[in-house]
Amino acid sequence: MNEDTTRAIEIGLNAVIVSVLGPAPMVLVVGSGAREALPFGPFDPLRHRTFEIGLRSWVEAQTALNIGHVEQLYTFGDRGRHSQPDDARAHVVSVGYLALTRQSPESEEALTMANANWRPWYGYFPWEDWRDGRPDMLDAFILPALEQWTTAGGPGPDARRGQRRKDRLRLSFGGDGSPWDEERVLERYELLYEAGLLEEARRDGRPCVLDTPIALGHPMQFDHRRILATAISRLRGKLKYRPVVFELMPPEFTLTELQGTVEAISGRHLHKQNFRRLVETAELVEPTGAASTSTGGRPAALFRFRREILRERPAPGLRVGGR
Amino acid sequence: MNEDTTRAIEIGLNAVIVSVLGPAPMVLVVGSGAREALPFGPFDPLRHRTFEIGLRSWVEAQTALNIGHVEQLYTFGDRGRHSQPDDARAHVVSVGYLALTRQSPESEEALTMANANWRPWYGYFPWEDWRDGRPDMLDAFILPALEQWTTAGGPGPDARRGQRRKDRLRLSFGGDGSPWDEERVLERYELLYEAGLLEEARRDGRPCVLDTPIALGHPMQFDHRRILATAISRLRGKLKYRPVVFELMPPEFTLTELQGTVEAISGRHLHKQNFRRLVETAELVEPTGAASTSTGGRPAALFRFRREILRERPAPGLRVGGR
DNA sequence: TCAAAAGTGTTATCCTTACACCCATGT
DNA sequence: ACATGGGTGTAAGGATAACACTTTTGA
Repeated sequence: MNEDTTRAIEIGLNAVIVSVLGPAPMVLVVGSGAREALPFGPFDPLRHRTFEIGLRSWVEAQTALNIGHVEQLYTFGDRGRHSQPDDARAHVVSVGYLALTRQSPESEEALTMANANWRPWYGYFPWEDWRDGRPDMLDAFILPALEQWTTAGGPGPDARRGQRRKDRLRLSFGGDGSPWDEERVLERYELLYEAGLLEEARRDGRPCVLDTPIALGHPMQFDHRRILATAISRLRGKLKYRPVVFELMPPEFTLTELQGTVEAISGRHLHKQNFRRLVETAELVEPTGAASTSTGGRPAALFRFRREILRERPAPGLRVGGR
Repeated sequence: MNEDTTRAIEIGLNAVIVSVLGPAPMVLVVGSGAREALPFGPFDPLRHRTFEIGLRSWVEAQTALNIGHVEQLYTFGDRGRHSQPDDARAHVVSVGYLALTRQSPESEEALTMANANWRPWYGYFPWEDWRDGRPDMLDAFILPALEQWTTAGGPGPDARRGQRRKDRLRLSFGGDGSPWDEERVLERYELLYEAGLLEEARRDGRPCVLDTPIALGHPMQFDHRRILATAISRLRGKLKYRPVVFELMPPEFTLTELQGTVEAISGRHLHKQNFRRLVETAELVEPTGAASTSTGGRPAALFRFRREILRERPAPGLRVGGR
């Protein structure tokens, strides 16, 4: 129980690097087409004392991005599931990280050199964007296919399994009294994977419930879309109790821009007045005095993040409600 | 950015195995005295497909415990800080796990064989137990020593550092308008470590602010007390949105026993009526019909966990309030 | 003057917190 | 009868969610 013999394994760091551009939350990917993957870097314990230092080191060297908030997501040691069956990297353990940043013109060249690109994250998870209401694809494709998955096998010995699937479906995708919870991105992804509705599932040799297979959203290499799902879940949750949005904002911004960024991440439309009151009573921002050159209507007052709040309040986040 | 070269490292799994006995939350440790450590097991990717399977395998084999809920805490890759300076295991990455279980007479023998023992976790964190009110040691030793730490260096160039320390102190230990947040176990531990008030800090060669050094709480080997702090933080938080308490309860229990377990973990005293209403409106339990042979007063009704709730509600936890 | 976006005041509702009191049993 | 712990009803306060309306600019 206290022995020290362990087997040699390799450690890799996967980074979900997020920024928001206008209304689109973006993630940095390398490669293109069906070969898109999250940026990946080795961890060398001799050169870097901690994972986070190692991560910052190679990310900043290769992308010229200024990484703000960084947090560990999860460590994946899976063989088999969510990876190629005969994966040469089977003994690579990957530690997933979430990093928040802002796009800067200076980093453009470095990104091109590294064959890295910003991609809207809802390209990978189109069913997660509820800003313009419930996505049509849910009722048109996803839910029917998942219903079919819960009843596959029919009555008899498979009935209990079907009931469990129905329960999981209701909890993760809502309906039947259960609400849609925007934080359950990972659970929804895993359900879709198990039902064989994702390209990753087909690739891993899993059966599909449908006669004419559909592949939802843009796929990624290895289990990277799952790591991205983990990151979105975590970020959507964290928004509510830590002021992490500001890592994605420029130094000065209007309240509408701030709301737009929160909406981009949470995938929900927010109630304007309530959002403003929330920001105000939380004392998260202060006016700079200046106003933005209006983009159409009345000019908006500019605000900046009140860093002092970090020292004043215990959990300063934006517990955004609905609509 | 997409290269595959990684350095060979070893992976170990550290388990924080928790149970509650009467009013005492317990953690399983191996060794004794200043050499106490968390149970540790190697991860062999050839034998086990995932970390969790590997963990369950060696824990159940060696302790004969039935492990219920298991969750990954954090992956530590640190060299230096929080570990021996010339640590022979410098290239061991340890993945921390939290596991919940109940003590069973059958596992006693296996535990003895493995030199493992249940220890009350507040022995390692005496300042975290607020069930009988604010612990005296906070005002008697801890806060004065930490105040001194914030002013060490006096005015001048060290003043800004002192201000940052003051802010961290207020946020993690409360006071000055900030409340005590029982979930900030890890932050408090790290502050005490940095101030040199823990045996682990002395061992790592860190200076102490006090002339007569004090060492708070019982120490552990390596950075294991830090991992335990992570586990307590996580568990105290999780209690509020997932019905994990029941993993620590026998199949039938009284509401007072349930409250006692929640109090043991959260380290707070709870308001009886409100706790009961909370449990009732959350529909987390159902009466068995039987009553316990009273331990003094009126016999208490026995309840069991309503497993169905897992399928009914999205986030069935006990969002316990104060007092 | 009209479109477009900024910005505000007020109310209904629920959830949290706290109060104080009654009940059933063993000694 | 009384000590001990089990069990309950109800009201005050605060946070949340929703309502509709006014203001300032550019075209």
